[in-house]
Amino acid sequence: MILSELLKSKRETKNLLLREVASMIDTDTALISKIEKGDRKPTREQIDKLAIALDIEHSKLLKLWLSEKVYEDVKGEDLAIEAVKLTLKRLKTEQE
Amino acid sequence: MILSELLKSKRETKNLLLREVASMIDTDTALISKIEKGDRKPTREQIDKLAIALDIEHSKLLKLWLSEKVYEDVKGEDLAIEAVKLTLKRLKTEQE
DNA sequence: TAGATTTAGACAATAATTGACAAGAACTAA
DNA sequence: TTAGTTCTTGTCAATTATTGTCTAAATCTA
Repeated sequence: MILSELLKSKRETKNLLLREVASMIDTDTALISKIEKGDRKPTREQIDKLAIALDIEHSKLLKLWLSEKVYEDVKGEDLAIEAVKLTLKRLKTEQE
Repeated sequence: MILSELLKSKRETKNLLLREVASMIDTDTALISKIEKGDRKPTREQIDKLAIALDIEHSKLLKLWLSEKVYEDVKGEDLAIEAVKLTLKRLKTEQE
């Protein structure tokens, strides 16, 4: 599940209007709409607030958000998978 | 091996001066110096030119470059590894 | 249709990145 | 040492990307 889809489905499950979520995030409906359509990426602060507003596990949302940042960096590249694997190796190494 | 290190060691192996590499990349020595110290990230175009100038396999350099972009996105995050793994899964899935 | 919700477009404000310059630091050779 | 060369650092304007907000149009609902 993609971030935007999760946000939209969660909002609908909770029967919230864009305007209600927007006010909790301190922005307007247009921005929330765009986020739900994937036209805009939420900022990290917005992720924090969205997790609360929509009652989503924060780490789940943050992971999705980070993952999509990564995805945007490499999508369409022939070397995408290899590059990501390399990063993973690096992260694992420095974890020790 | 990190991108900046590779670039510097390759240049030294080939006994090139910063000014020589700089001219091949169409920039000045300051920028090359910063790139070799990791203070600046090369642009994609610069990666292309650096591969030629330093006689490095282009895909190797590009992979490192992409990998470091990814790394910058997630470094320091508790969820870094998990997020990258998730991206990898997504990339593999859409590859099919 | 009227009223509400959602979406799309545009644009200024803000932030991030880049290239370039100049001056200083480090090194080398005589 | 000193002169000449190479490398590094700091700064800053220019470019580019991102963000928030406004307005109006589209879509939905009763």
